[in-house]
Amino acid sequence: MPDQSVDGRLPLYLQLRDLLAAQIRAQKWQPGQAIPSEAELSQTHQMAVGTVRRAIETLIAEGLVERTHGRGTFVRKARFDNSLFRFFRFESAEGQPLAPRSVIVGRKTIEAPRQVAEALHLKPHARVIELLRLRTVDDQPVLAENIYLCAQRFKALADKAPEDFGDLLYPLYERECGLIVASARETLTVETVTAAQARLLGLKEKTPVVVIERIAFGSDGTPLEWRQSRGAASKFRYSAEIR
Amino acid sequence: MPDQSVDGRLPLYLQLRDLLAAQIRAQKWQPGQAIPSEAELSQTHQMAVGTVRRAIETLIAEGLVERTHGRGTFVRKARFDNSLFRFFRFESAEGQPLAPRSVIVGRKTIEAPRQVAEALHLKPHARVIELLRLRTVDDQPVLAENIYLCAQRFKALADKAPEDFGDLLYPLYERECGLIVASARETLTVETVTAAQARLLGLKEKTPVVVIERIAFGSDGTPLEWRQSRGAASKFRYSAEIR
DNA sequence: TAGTGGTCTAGACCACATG
DNA sequence: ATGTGGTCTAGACCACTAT
Repeated sequence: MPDQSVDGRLPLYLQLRDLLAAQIRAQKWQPGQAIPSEAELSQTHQMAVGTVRRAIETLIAEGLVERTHGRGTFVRKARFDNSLFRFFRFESAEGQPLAPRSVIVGRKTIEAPRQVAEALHLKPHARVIELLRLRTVDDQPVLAENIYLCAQRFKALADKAPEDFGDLLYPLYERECGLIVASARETLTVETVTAAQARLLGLKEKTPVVVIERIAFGSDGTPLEWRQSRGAASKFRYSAEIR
Repeated sequence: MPDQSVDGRLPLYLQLRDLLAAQIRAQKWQPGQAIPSEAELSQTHQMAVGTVRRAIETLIAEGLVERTHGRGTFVRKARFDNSLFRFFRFESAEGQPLAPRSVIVGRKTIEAPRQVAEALHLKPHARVIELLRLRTVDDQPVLAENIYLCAQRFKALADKAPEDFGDLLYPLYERECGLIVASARETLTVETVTAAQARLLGLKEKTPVVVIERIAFGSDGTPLEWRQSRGAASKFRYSAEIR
């Protein structure tokens, strides 16, 4: 009986890619665990190892697995919470990167604003948890964040004490709600800071801030979290290669 | 006699990649022209077609060539002048992208500022051409640019009438100076506009602007041009995927 | 030493683009 | 019809990691 979720008209290596991707999303192997070896997969799926290799190379390009030469092929852990900081430069005088800390400064359950409902694919009046969070480096406030989560899916967070959330939210989502953030899309813009945010960040009024708007997606592609992060534009730096 | 510029200790496919990359940089084939077919390369270099494929796939990943199924493998044309506008959103009310126009508003030959000399790998007191350029969309000024070029290499531009430069500089560099821009590195920051720039761009003083600092490299990797472009931060928008 | 991925070969056959 | 790249096979041998 042919496997569901796999299109038989596709090339073999893509069929295997889709199958493995589905199994990874279904948590058949935990992040960090090894998937079967090339030889094993070529046997169980009745295809040449070269074809298996190609499927796995595709998965690597998509960031789902990692390979190490004599060791094996492993499901990649999604751990990119700090990647936000690639847009800002926060380092000690010696150029050492500094570890950011987080404090939750507000939490309430509200009706989803239109923009949030759209981004999270929620019904117009669905309820969401709003978190206000301040991120600090070296005890200096550097980023103010507004975070929105579907109240239904994240109801474990409505009760838990915010002091126990820790510095990183994505591990918390996984621990408390069983939701794993696998990818995200960010959009950067610039605006001038509001009075409330200026107070939080210790900035003068009308200072320009960079706004990073992020939608975080689960491993099945559903939007889980919407957040806006604001930081002083003077601290902002981003580099890109083009060709 | 073994080929220079290729390391015999590397895997075969990487040796071929290096060889082809060197030949492309040396303009053995013009941009847009086809390189030899897989079969031909496998014959002339005495290796299996699978190995040739792998070399070419690497070149594709690096952006040096493009392939189309039944047609062949072609040297990629570097035509990314407009890519600067990927950081800004300039479109008509209907969402149509608008074609930018350029005006050279200043040109002089000066001693290279320290930062420019460093970026272009010039001696501390080398002379450079400084161009001031205004880019407009729909007759509205949107970007003010300071452009620096090594006076020696670009001396054809010191005399030519700036009205004849046209809207795009990189084709001009190629036509007048035989220099081809193949890649670039950009760094984005935010600052408040100076009085002179505010006048040029039609902005109020102290408006926040996004600064795009670009070093453009030739096909052999030498830095050719250094430029700073400034545009109103309110028009700035940039998106990125992360995982 | 056993098991893994990394390189390489020498084919076959298919799908696409062009004259 | 010809020539191109795209898929797939079934091996061989090498290099790295672990025990």
